[in-house]
Amino acid sequence: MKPFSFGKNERIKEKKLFEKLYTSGKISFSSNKKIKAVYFFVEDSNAVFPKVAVAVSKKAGNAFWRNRVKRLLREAYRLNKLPISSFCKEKKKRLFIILSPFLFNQKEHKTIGYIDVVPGVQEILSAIIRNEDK
RNA sequence: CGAUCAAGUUGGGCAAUUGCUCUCCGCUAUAGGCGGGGGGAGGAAAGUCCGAACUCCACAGAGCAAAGCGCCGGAUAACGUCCGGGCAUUAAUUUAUUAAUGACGGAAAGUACCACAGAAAAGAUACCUCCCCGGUGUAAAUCGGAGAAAGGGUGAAAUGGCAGGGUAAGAGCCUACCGCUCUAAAAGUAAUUUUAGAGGUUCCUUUAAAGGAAGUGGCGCUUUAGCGCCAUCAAGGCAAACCCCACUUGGAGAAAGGUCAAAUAGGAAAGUUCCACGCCACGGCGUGGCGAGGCUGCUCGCUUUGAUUAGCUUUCGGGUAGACCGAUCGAGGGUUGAAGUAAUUCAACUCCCAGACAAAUAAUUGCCGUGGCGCUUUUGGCGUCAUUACAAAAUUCGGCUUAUAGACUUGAUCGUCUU
RNA sequence: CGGAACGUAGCGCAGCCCGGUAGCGCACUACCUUGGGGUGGUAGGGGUCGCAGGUUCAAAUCCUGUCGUUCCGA
Repeated sequence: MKPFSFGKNERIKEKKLFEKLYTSGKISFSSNKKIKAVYFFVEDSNAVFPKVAVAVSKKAGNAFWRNRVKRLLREAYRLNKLPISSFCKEKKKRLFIILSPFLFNQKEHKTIGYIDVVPGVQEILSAIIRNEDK
């Protein structure tokens, strides 16, 4: 596995998994309330890498803006996933995450860049590790 | 030269690293794996407003309903689109041209509506007024009768306009010009245009957009004179009110539709009910072996039992999850030539150019280009800042509509400077 | 991807079909009633009818375009 890849088997694609996450997952926010994450852990010694999805509400903006947010969130995860994947490897757990923007829409942030997103994602990923480690 | 507005064109390029997606080749050997080559958003991909392709369902034929469309001709697979022509409106000036815009058939087929004001809002009218006759009165005026609708007034709109004649006052009552209708000829495929000709009378009846008589004009018959037929100027607006006429349209949509098909439940069919042999009235019965249970510490032995509105096995059909197809080579793009005023069409050569499905085009950086500002300042060079708008395929095409930074082109308006 | 409805006063709605006056309830303001408040009564203010264009003498109403909101279909 390459260190910065983000292929199809690292994403959540099954509808049932989404339902399970939204009904029984834990929720955490970044400190500026811009980004929300829904996640839970499963004991599994075979598949060690986490699975991630990105979801944007239809009310946040138009199609162009939503696509842009999804790409930036994916990029942020891709470049910052090393600590969390190694954590999963140690604990022999499988992690599922859904990343979403929260209190973050097109009207207030018409043009957004990579820098607007990265700190929130880093913060959330480290928070997930901290909470599970306790 | 600058600013603003409107319309149109364009919607930066090359490279590196890390990633994503499709595809081809190779390796591993079947998994969303590894390596290499190649492709990878737009002018609107948007809104989903029209028209088609494609798919399934329905369908003898005709009509009605409903919806849409509407000057004429052409283009097209088709269109509410495009091109050309006509007409109308508006603007500008050159006053007959240019530009822009136009849901641009029918209001003498019928029904409805037209607030307020006004006599009257559409077959019937008369407030002020004009005029004549008669009565009263010195007169002003007023009453009764008859005529008129020119002028005033109301209104968005008042029953063709305008000028002259005419008259008691008026009136297409008469005349000229304009308008309108009809007929004929010419130009044009047609819409339409041009030219020529004709058409404005009086009276009567009557719940009345009618009818009759006379007159005038034309045509035909015929015998000078008559007979017959046709015409003899109003029709307010509104059809983006109902409607009439002409034309078009079967319905649903890729969540269309097709192929393969797990598990569970249910449906249909066949086989089987521990095995072998024998008997049989075909339901079973007997003997031996086999499995399971019981008696027992174990073996032998004895004994019970081997399920029938059911179970098991196999097959079939429908079909869910899921997978695959539909799916990207097409009314396709580019270049050149030909036809046509043009939309567009034809021919030759050439190219292959996204195909996902919780949904791929991203992040970071460099150079060039472009634009602004400053310095230097003839071409130019240097520094610095920005590289930004709108907005991302989802079956595919043809249009329409709307959104758009900067640059470029054209036009209009305003301002400044020079001549 | 396909389909439907709604935008009118601070809030909730009527008026639109069939065009001429924008109205109702709550809220708001003033006054009366009360010793004061509430209740009750009287009077009043407040609306570019989402936006733009068109038809018409006249548009919230008819037509076209556009913006926004909400809902439905696996």
